Amino acid sequence: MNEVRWLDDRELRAWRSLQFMQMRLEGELARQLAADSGLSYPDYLVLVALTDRPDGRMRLFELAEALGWEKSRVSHQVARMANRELVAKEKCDSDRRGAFVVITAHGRREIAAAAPGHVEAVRHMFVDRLTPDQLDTIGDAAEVVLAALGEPRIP
Amino acid sequence: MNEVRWLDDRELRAWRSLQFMQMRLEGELARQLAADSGLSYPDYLVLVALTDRPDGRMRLFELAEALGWEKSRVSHQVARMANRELVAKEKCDSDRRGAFVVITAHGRREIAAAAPGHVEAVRHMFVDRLTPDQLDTIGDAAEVVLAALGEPRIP
DNA sequence: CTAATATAGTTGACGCATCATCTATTCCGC
DNA sequence: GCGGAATAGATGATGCGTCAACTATATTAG
Repeated sequence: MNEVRWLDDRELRAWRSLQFMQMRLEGELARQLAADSGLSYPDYLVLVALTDRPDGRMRLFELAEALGWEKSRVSHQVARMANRELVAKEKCDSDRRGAFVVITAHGRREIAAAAPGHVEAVRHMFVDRLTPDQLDTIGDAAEVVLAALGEPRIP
Repeated sequence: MNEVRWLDDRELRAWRSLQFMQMRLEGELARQLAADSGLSYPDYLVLVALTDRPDGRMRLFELAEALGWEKSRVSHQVARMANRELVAKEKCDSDRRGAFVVITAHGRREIAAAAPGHVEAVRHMFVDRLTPDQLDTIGDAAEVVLAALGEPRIP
């Protein structure tokens, strides 16, 4: 049984400040969305994914993959959104286990109204605060970490 | 009313990959903690904050400040943890509105058992994947963003 | 073809996080 | 001192997210 390699100052600062930043950003974005529209942040992400498709329609498992969510989370979220008529569910003929989610006209109006304010907030709080080099380093680092997460443990 | 300045590729990649990474990391860390101990990630953070104090005791509002949580979140979390005897609540004599949270012996055993595995996971998934330069850039960027969040809107 | 297995999605329970609201106490200006 | 404002914390409702268990359909091995 080995010694624990605790984090040094540099490591701790990077880790803690990143965690803290992320918590604050998500909180502010959620608050801004709730104030300026009737959408939660998860609602927003689902509608963005759907509007990326020409027909505004996706299978639930595609949505799960696109957002990196668990299937059960998608199911619950879509059910809540369907109750509010932001999306509709449709049966799938080619695979009778499956279902489609389709954005409704109401959903399109909501996302169109919410998007500018959201992007502005992301700019104001995050993107415009950093240099292009910082943005690239962050993109690189995140992709490295994500690639490593795909690997099995014990490399 | 101005045009919306949408995000370009660099900005979108940094923002999306960071969001995605954070979601995956938090999920994995929570899963690892739940598997290797009886603690949730919020439990863990509270116990870490308490063990930073020599007497393992904090006012609720201090905990809120240290963790960047809302007071109501702290109140709910501490109540759940007190039910499980990870912490205890004590009245405060000098300010009769207030209360202390104190880590219990059981809480100390749990955090001592959970910490090595958690740190190991943070290393394996995040810290050890990045160069010192990347860690510094991330630390700098996060601090810039956090400082900006403190400012009032409309700069 | 059939049996085992894998995949798509649902459901209920539970912990987590926020909001709005509430009580109790302390602080501060006058 | 006193009255209003700020602060500490609790509480209930609601949406969010995970897990475990479940149904139903599709795929694949033999």
